[in-house]
Amino acid sequence: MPSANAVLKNPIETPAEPEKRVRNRAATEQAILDSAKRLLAEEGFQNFGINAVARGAGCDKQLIYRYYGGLDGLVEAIGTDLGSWVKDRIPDDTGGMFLLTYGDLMERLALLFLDALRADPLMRRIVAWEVSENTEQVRRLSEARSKALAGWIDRMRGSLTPPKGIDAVGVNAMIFAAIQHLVLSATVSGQCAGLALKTPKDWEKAATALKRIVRGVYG
Amino acid sequence: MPSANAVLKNPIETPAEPEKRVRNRAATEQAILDSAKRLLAEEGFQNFGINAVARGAGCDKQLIYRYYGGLDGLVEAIGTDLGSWVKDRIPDDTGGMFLLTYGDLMERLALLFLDALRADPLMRRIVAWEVSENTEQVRRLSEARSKALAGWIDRMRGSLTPPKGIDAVGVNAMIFAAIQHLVLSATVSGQCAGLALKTPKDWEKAATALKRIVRGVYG
DNA sequence: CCAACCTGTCACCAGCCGGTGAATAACAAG
DNA sequence: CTTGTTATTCACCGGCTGGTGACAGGTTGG
Repeated sequence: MPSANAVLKNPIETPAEPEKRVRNRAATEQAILDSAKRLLAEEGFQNFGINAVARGAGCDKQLIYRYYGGLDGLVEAIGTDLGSWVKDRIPDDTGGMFLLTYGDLMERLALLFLDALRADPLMRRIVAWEVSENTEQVRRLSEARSKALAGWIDRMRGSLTPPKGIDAVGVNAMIFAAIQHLVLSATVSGQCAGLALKTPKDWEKAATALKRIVRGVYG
Repeated sequence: MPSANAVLKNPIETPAEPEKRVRNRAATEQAILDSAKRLLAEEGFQNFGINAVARGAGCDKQLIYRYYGGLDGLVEAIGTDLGSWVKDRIPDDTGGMFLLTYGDLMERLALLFLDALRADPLMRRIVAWEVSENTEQVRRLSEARSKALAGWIDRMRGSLTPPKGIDAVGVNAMIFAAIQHLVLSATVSGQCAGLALKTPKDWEKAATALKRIVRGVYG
């Protein structure tokens, strides 16, 4: 029965034209990286795996091992991108405002960060990942993210210094923590601790509350 | 070869005494529920599944289907427990303090919640789960949690009302969001946005910052 | 004693996962 | 045309997952 094999190989009908995939390593690497970012942003870290990334990139998973040394390397590559990612998404200037006081600065930083996080699914997923798992993968990603963020804040800070007698590190950690959890919770459930977060108006109220908190501390 | 079967059934040696498992449905149900809570608290929601729970409970997974109707029902049972869970872990009284102002109240609530969350791995995992996934399971769990929490706050509030002109819902959402993210981040990485959160002294600083924020808004 | 019921166990399924060794197809140089 | 290199795919493995049907073993009631 030599014909049986042939049937398995190609079941008559249209020759199927296997898409004439070009041989281009750089493009493939990019496709893999894009697939990984897209998958992570859209589906979250739960179903994030070698097989899914390969499927999304339309190539064999073997290539991920070859080009990135496995999922870990791929995640690291995502982390490397994160620096520029932040720079692209959050304005680096003062937006034409004069930031006279530390309070002015922190209010602006808080609002910018809030909007940036709301607009960036990938970053949100990474933040959620960070508080859910403690693997080497996540730790590296987390480090890259916090570094990028710290750099941004430092660039914006200029020569402004916090008021004396206030533990700015502690207070700012609280403020950024609040923003992150607020946005994550809103993304998942449309609300946070009883505060609705769906309409633009809802978000205005949140922004107002945020400003109130910043100003309450820094004046 | 009828002996081969017998060998597979019992390889001679000690009769092994299969532990004389008692037949007690109530106890088994409890064992399953305990296993589920323990597993969720210790391992997180990532590896939380029927097989793992059954292994932890030392029984067959079939019983989880029988008694709880599957994982969903089991999660729901955890949620049902959550009300009493909260009551057991967070003091319901004022701790002998007189809460004169709304600011007094919120400061106390914030600090109590911070400590309670720090001390409760299960609750932390649930919070992390809430911001990571949006399935029916998690939604129900989340609802149970927020209800228990809202009830607690309401009991503590008594007749105190927030100052006029302040959106207490918004501000409080921020405060509780900050606490939750701070504790989650600390649990995973020992820090949050550059603020170290390991030693008791670190946590004192965090508490001070938290108080400063609350007082900044509510006086 | 037998029958019905309840608790618990076991064996098995299909499906997906991460991971690996070998084959294949396109291209470049000789 | 041949040879070698590189990009890409394929076939397969063991292991784990959720899910189900059949069966064994006590317990109860007639």
